[in-house]
Amino acid sequence: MAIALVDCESFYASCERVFRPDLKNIPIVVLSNNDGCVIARSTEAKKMGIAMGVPWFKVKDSFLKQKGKVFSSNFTFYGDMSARVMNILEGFVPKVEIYSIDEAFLDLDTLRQNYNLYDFSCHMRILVKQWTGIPVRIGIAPTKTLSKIAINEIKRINVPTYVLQLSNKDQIRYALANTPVHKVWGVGRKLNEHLNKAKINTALDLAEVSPQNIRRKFSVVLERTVRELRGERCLSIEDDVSSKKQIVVSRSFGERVSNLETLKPIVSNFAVRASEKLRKEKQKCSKVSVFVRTSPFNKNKPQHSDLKTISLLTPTNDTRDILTAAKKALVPIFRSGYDYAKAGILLSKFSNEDSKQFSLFKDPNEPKENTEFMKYIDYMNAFETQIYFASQNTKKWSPMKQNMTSPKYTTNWYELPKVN
DNA sequence: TCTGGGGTCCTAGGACCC
DNA sequence: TCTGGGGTCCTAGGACCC
Repeated sequence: MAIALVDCESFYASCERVFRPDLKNIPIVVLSNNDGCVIARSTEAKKMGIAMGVPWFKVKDSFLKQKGKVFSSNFTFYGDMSARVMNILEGFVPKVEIYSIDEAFLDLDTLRQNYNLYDFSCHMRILVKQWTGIPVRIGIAPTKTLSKIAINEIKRINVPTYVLQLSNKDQIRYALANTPVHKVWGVGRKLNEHLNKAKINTALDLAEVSPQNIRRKFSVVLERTVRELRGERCLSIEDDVSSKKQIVVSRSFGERVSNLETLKPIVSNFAVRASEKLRKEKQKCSKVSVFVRTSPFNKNKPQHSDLKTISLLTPTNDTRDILTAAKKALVPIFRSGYDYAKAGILLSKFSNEDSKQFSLFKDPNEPKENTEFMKYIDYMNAFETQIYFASQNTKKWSPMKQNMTSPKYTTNWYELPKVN
């Protein structure tokens, strides 16, 4: 019984390095939208003490002074590199759960019995590196939660170890004893506080509490974690790509927005983008929510945040319906006199695109949905946006700052790497 | 001056039913 | 004066994840 967790090392930073061999051994950080926070650091940058999620302006000067290299995020590129890595893994193991852009769980039970899992994983690691340039670590253990522990151990041991297998009780016990409880998968800030109060400080402490007690004092979620730490499999590998349950498009603004007329086209852009995603998922939604908020960091300015949800009479994925609903939700939550820093749209309550639910009370003035029409628009906009809705802001997608993006090396003809 | 974006799951409590 | 009990469904919000 074994699960492997494949984890790409400093994924975004490693991607940036693939086509820039000159950046070998150079500290790299990748920033969030608006170049706001540090969201990825190379090993060298971590050693410099750059924390995950730290605001860029706080570390900028010292990082650049030490010859660090900085990038704005280039998700098109990272997404493509991720797909390449996952593809290779799927070639090795029949059952793979792509858990995030840089992590995948592999069900090693689907392999032949006589495989040596450690050697097999080393082999996989070498080929992923050779074929994509991305370094990965692999943790092998009886459950998902323990495979996460294995990855943490690889990071903690801090000698060039890339594959770690936790198979017998002693190895597992040793690893658990070395893991602080807040590093356990599923234990966040709040739970950590409560657990510490109960004198549970390491993963081993947590594993030794009876699951029934944990369920009574905390929750079923944490009970599952405890069982998983004890080697009992509670979380299975989900390799069927189940459809999404909600779609969110939201952004912080590069400059604060304080009037409704500026905000409307921005929210319209979010709505258009969210509708595209929804059609790509082959789903329809019957709830459209819009939210706005000021900056929570700006303590001396008045704060406001609100969300409004519009329920639709019939499910839709027509951009025009969603635009109408978005406007209906935005107007009542907007208040003048506030400097808004972020807004977004959230689509939910999905149903299958093919099923039709008619409403007895459908407003005859509601725009008629027209799937063919939307298909043409999607087709024409596939390569580059050419058709806009009147309420959109066509100049800029959203008022966002981003100045240090690398080329889309692998997905755009005009940005392919050049060899001189 | 400057602080990300996109998800999932669970639970408590309200509305409603008989 | 005294005003039930048991159930379902939905939603908002919290906690967590990368």
